[in-house]
Amino acid sequence: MIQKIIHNKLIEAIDKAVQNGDLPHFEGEVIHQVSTPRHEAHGDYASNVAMSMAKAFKMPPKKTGEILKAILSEDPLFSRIDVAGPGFLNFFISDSYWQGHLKTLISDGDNYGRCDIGRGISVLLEYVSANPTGPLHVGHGRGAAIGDTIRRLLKFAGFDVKTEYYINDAGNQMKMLGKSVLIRYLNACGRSMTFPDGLYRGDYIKDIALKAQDIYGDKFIDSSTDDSEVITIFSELAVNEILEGIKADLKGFNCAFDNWFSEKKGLHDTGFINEVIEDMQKRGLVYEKDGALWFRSSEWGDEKDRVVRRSTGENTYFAADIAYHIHKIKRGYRLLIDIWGADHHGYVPRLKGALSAIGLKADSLSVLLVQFVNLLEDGQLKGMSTRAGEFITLKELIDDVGRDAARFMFLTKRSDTHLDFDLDIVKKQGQENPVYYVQYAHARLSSVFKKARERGINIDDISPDAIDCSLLSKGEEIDILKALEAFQKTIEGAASNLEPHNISYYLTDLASRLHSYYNKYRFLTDDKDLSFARLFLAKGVRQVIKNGLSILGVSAPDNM
RNA sequence: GUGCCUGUAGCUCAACCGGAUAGAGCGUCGGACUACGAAUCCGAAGGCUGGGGGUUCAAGUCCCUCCAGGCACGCCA
Repeated sequence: MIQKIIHNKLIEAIDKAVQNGDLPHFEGEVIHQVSTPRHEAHGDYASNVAMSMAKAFKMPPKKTGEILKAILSEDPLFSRIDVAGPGFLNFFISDSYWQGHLKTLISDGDNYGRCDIGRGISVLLEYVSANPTGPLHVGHGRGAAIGDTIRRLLKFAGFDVKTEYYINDAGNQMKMLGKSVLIRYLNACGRSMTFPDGLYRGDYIKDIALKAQDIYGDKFIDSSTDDSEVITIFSELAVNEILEGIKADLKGFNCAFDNWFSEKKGLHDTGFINEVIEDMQKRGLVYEKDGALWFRSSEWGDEKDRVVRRSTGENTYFAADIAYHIHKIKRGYRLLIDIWGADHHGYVPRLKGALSAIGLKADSLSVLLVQFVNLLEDGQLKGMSTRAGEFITLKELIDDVGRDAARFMFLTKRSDTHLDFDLDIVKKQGQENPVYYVQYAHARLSSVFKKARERGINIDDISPDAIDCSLLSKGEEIDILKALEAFQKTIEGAASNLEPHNISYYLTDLASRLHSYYNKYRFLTDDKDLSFARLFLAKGVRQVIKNGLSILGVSAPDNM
């Protein structure tokens, strides 16, 4: 990557200057950044080394800059170096570097942009994990798109990633779910029942009730709505039905999961939660008060202490959550990433506190909070309450706007900002959605290659050695080559900061350069060598768009 | 009341962990198809980065303080 090359050359130049006596000996590391300036006049890259090291060198930044410039100017990598502004070193890279990089890109192909910042570290990425009490809605879709993209991104960046869905199939909500279905079932059997507040009243409950009727006939027609055994039967049926739907929806949204972890089977039935609580007792991390067991979370960064076992003897959800994360670590994962709805943000300090208390490193868990989606229709805010049954499901959304458009839409915003998803705009102006803009660039290039083949040129049959990339010397061509090189940095940045939206922005920018170029120049010209070179450039662009879209889980069509 | 997130062009959002003159898309206005796909391109207008203070060579970015919106504050899950 070019930034690293510049960095290394700068370090060498400083060493050389110190040896020459032009710069004084100094203690410590060279601290600086190689950044890309906003303005072209400031070069391709800039370093602030002369300013950040001004104290160490005991020298005005401009003077340091001139010394380093004199040394580095001999290097053919740079076509020009300026000392500018308060002391920036502005580097202008020779065209030949960019032109040469295109061949690297093409030979890397689908692997172009891969890096190894993950160094094979095992990561467990948990995402969606919506309660199995109803179908996934639009809000879950955002978490799903972000989570799955992070999965692809981290794999691309060298992490060993597994994904998991945590099924909250224990606790009070299961009773409520079972009861909701039971009442609808009794209704369907002809008994007139009132439907109490607080239960799940969506239409999908009625569908499950009909299914129950298919299976059991009127076997439970005389059941009381307080019969816990019957409620359990109905809740298990409901969870299975709902979970099947969730799995199908996620698959249809291109989201892959390696494991579906049942809270009930994995933590409760095995007694693992109790083991964890006992362990915490042994370590003196919990105490008894008012008949309940409290974790000393206030000593670990939380506002106050929290109950892990109620006076009734039941474990809290918090206890299950602690146990679950310990379970993940025990399975051998070094890094845990959770993607949560932002409404759970209050849980982050207490869960991290619990893990620290047990002796895990604080940074072994990172929680990515995804803010709510405001769904707008006819300019009106639509509610998304599962309980009230008023929501647009993820499936409906995908059927409406398409998988690619929905995913891309979710991935154009930073996850911690509120997102307005205006159905009217996405539906009506579907063709102006940025995803089409990027996909169109891909399809257009595929079309160019098809045209070229009709004229007897198959770019894949031509050896890269036969292509003279120095013919790509127009300003727009160099700019595109630079953008292609920057893909690597984009991937690294997006992966290390867990910010997949940067890839969407990058792709939109690259597509924009391509479209602009396309309208101004021709790939197929009368000059054979020039045509080859430009087709090679086109091939590079198409490859990067394809690689980028593939990380977003969006298709790269050859025609549309 | 306490804590967390957010506040950037008319709207939706960027800005590479502090860099130089804050950028895109949509929308508005005006242009470009007898040549590789007009789902495209070119141009114009649009800003005291919510207000005020501070930190330093340098602040949309860090600190303090107000203002506004969202969310969370249970022996619920």
